[in-house]
Amino acid sequence: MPTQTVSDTARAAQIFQALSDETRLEIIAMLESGERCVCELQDSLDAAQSRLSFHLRVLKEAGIVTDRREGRWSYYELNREVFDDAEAILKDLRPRGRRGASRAGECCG
Amino acid sequence: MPTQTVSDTARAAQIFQALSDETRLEIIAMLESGERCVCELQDSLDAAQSRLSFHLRVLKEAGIVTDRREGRWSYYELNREVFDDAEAILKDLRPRGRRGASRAGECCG
DNA sequence: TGAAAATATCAAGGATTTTTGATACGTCAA
DNA sequence: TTGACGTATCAAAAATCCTTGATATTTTCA
Repeated sequence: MPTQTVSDTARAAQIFQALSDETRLEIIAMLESGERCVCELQDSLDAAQSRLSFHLRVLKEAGIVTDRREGRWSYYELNREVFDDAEAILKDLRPRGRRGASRAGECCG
Repeated sequence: MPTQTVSDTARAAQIFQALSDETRLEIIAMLESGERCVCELQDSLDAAQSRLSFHLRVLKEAGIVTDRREGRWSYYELNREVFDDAEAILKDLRPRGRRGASRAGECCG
């Protein structure tokens, strides 16, 4: 079995936290159609360079993007796997069974 | 057309932000099988009462749970719709087209 | 009526995240 | 080589989020 460094819950929280910022969601939107270099992102988003760099790092640390350096340019790309993970996590959080399955009366009696 | 109070991006960020905390994810896990009263949540999670109350409020404000009062008890329940929304948002963020569609060379020329 | 229970709210403090401006680093081209 | 460029990193300030303990509110029960 794989060593479980962080709990599934912690991993889920990390992914959602990375997705919880508007600037980062905009970055993701720009990467949807493929790899982009930082300078392009900078042009479209009007974000200070270090700010953009910060958000790209958050995304990278959460595994949402990968990066690649080519000469003096850096290219960022979405990591498909993490989207599968996120979808699975969401499915897991989803309410099960019939709507409004009441537990009233089973507690605090 | 509906008045768009907040952008879709802002709404997405709000949902993900609500999901970005381990305590809240645990609360959601406990609600998966149906409605629960606050006292039950409090027993299972070992969270101070006001802490639990705070997190329930965040979840409620993000539309992830609904609440219902009955006598002196409050019951919280997951809101299915928001999970559909979240799934749709994720689908939207997902990378499109073929893997590694490179844009290298199209910028920074 | 009065006390106790269940929950919400509030204010203060601590912790974490985000922004900003400065600086450092590798790469390229003159 | 030297200088400009693209990007990352750092430190400090600002903003936001979370926790804690105190208090308020509503409801129930003796």
